[in-house]
Amino acid sequence: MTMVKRDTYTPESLLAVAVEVFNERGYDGTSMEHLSRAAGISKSSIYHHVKGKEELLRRAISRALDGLFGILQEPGAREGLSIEQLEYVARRTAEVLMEELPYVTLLLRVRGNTDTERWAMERRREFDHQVADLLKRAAADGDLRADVDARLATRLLFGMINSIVEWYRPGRGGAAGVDEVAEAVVRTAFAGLRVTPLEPDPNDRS
Amino acid sequence: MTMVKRDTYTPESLLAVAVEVFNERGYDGTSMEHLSRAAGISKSSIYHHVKGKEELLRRAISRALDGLFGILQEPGAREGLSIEQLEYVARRTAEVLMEELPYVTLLLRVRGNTDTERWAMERRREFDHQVADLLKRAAADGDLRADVDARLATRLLFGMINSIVEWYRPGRGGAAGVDEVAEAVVRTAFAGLRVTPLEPDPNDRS
DNA sequence: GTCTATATTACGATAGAC
DNA sequence: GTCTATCGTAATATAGAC
Repeated sequence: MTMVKRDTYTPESLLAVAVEVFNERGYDGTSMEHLSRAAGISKSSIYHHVKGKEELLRRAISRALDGLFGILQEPGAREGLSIEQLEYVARRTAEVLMEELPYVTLLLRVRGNTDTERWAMERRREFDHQVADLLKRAAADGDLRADVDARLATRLLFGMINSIVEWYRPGRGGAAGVDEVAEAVVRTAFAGLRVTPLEPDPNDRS
Repeated sequence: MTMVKRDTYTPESLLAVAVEVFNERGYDGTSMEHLSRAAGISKSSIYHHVKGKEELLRRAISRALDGLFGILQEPGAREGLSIEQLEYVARRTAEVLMEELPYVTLLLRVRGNTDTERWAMERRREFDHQVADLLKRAAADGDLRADVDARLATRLLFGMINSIVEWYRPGRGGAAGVDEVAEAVVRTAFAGLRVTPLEPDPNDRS
């Protein structure tokens, strides 16, 4: 059972504050002093909850990676045609990115200066490779247009999806919601990538 | 006339070294010590050429912005149909991004912690706005699909283009060159965005 | 133009009282 | 759990010799 809201920090609630600051100032640009001011407690109090700055980064990135790898375990990513699996993974990646926005944002921005950052980059590459394999299978099925390289197409697809973190902000009244953005991404990307059935494509050479 | 290659640094040649390090470690993660090691001279020698770390950032970002705003002055961005201007700007942006890769990469990653960074972000927003206006005119002409919001489409288009900096590396033997990547980007993005003549679109509601 | 040496400040992290 | 005080290190930048 969760306890009633406390006026003191847990590692989790402190993490939420820290990740916001990390994303605003950059991880390297954020000092413990910045974190303490944002959290409203002293620097040394932070060390009571976490071992240091890098632990906050590791926890945040773990959460993002769990969300992303979880997608690959879902039925929609494992059943049906490869092209359908690929579309499913693309849509779900966009959704998870928006649902876990600050955590995934941080993951996408790490540079590789510490062990934690290098671990994050490696895990992220694993995810990318698994999606690239999915795209290759869809290409082998003949369900993707043949005039754009599969490797390049993967990069452009995920470049488009990942760029959502640069502008999407939740809870904006008039702006687009998660579903609308995810739908627009899949529609925009796949109408360009997919050869059937969205386009009759009279020039099909296969 | 340019002099023969010198064994000493100019602000320009030093800039090339610094930008590489900035992109590898992040601007905030790069110390003057890192720069001095990469350049092969001492810290204090760097201060002989530039006023400080931030001047290197400002010079690099200026170069990137000059390249981008230069596109908007080219005839292809000012003549013909709006949709053609938009395609032209998209292709040229991808090209400039690859030709000036390290400088544009740095521009796309600034966070806003210093005056220079905030200036960079503002100038970048100006560029984005001018392109967004172009896209709105193309939409008003009826040359873009109506089921994706113009603002959202701009973001996805440039998200895809900007993501090139995450993986493109020049001079790789087997990999794609500037022309091939730029062509793939335009093809992928616009086959999804454009409603004519690639798709008859039987559901057109206009 | 480049160097060594150093001033000065900021940072991550700890000690120990309450 | 939070605080003040502080340690040791690494950062930006300058002084002055060669």
